[in-house]
Amino acid sequence: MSTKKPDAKAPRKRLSAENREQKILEEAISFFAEKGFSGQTRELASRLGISQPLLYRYFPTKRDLIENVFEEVYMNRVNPEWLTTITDRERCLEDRLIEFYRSYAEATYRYEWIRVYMFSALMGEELNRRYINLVEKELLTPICLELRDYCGLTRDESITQAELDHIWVLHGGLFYYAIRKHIYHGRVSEDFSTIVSQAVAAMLKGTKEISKKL
Amino acid sequence: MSTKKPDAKAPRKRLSAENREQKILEEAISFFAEKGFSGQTRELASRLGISQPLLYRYFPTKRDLIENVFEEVYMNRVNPEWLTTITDRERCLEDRLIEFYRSYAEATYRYEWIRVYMFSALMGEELNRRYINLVEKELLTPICLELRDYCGLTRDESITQAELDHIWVLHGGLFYYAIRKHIYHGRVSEDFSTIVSQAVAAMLKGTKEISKKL
DNA sequence: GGTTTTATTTATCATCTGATAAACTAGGTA
DNA sequence: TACCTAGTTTATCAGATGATAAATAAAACC
Repeated sequence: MSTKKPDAKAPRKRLSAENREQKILEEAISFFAEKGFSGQTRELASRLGISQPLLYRYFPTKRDLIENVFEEVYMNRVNPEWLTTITDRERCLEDRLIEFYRSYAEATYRYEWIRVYMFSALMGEELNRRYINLVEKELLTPICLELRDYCGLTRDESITQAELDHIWVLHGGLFYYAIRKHIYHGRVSEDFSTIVSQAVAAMLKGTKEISKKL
Repeated sequence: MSTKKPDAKAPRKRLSAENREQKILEEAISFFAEKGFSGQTRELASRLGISQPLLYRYFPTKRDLIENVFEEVYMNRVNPEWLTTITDRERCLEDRLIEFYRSYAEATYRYEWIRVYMFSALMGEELNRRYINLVEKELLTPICLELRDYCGLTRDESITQAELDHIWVLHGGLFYYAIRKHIYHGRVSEDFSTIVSQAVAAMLKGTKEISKKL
């Protein structure tokens, strides 16, 4: 079933360097997402229907290939529109957050992304920590500021770690949906939109409620 | 720095089979938690200050050792008191959930546990899925039932996936704290207790609020 | 059509890695 | 003290694995 030759004679195809590199990278993402980065070059080559040394023509080392996978997965993942959505005070915060999380999920809650992300995090990759800092600075801190406004607070101090941690519970809770789906392979409802609406609505109303006491 | 002999002559120690096996298992948990299960037996042995073949006297194969790590980490982790706490209607639900999550976190939000858990999940280990099912059945479903009561709903139908998914957002959101701490190595506030109180309080009040509309 | 270019393969290396067998020795026992 | 048991090490194997060099052949060029 998975033999390289559907026919006795494999009509060996040649691709341009550019196309081949592209194909290798694509398959590498899918392969490493499934197997982790200790997956072997021979198996990757076999999936591509090419010989193992050919990989080394396009990527000098395995680590090199892996770093290209990281780049492909991590880069261009922070959509500048998200900040616009979050901070648009013409709309109510609930709608903004719902729209943001639906869009964020569409961009990142994918099998390849989630798994490469988690594998790289477990490896202690620097890129992962940079991404976390980016999320905290560019997305969660703005959300915290909007949340203060929503709760009627008018502090001038900068956002505290405690405030960030509170919004991380929502952020992580939604992200956990993707973990359950793509890493645990557990039962999840297909209707993620509704999960977002309810989680966001509950968080906002609940947070406003408890902020009265402070 | 990492030479096996602090002195020229290593005063080779002998332990009873029982003690040695125990030591190996302990170090294996710590080692695999850090490196993942593709970590090599030679390095593990080196950390233990023993020769690599000695591992095989106590654990016939590497897979065998790994399965013992799983067992040690996954087993006896579901405290029957948790269900008691959750379902004790003498107390208000907020207090119950706060107590439960503090206790749950103490038992599972540990470096070794979190990382072994995530590595095994990424490997697609059966044990992981069984654990998830256990959590859903023994903890989250009861919480959902209490939540219905809290919101003044008196349905008789069994808990829906949507209800589970809603409580998974809280559960996962809190778990994500441990992921941020032990996998991302990100900044987290040390005061997890407060995070729990606020997240639980906000979830309850918010959920009650939105349940009115349904 | 013949020549050049370059994508691709075959053959192979050096090292790593899980695992085995035999030799060794610390500590208990007669 | 001599012996025996069993915990431990040394030596080693076989297959896996990242990587390299030379050979091959499909496409491009003149």
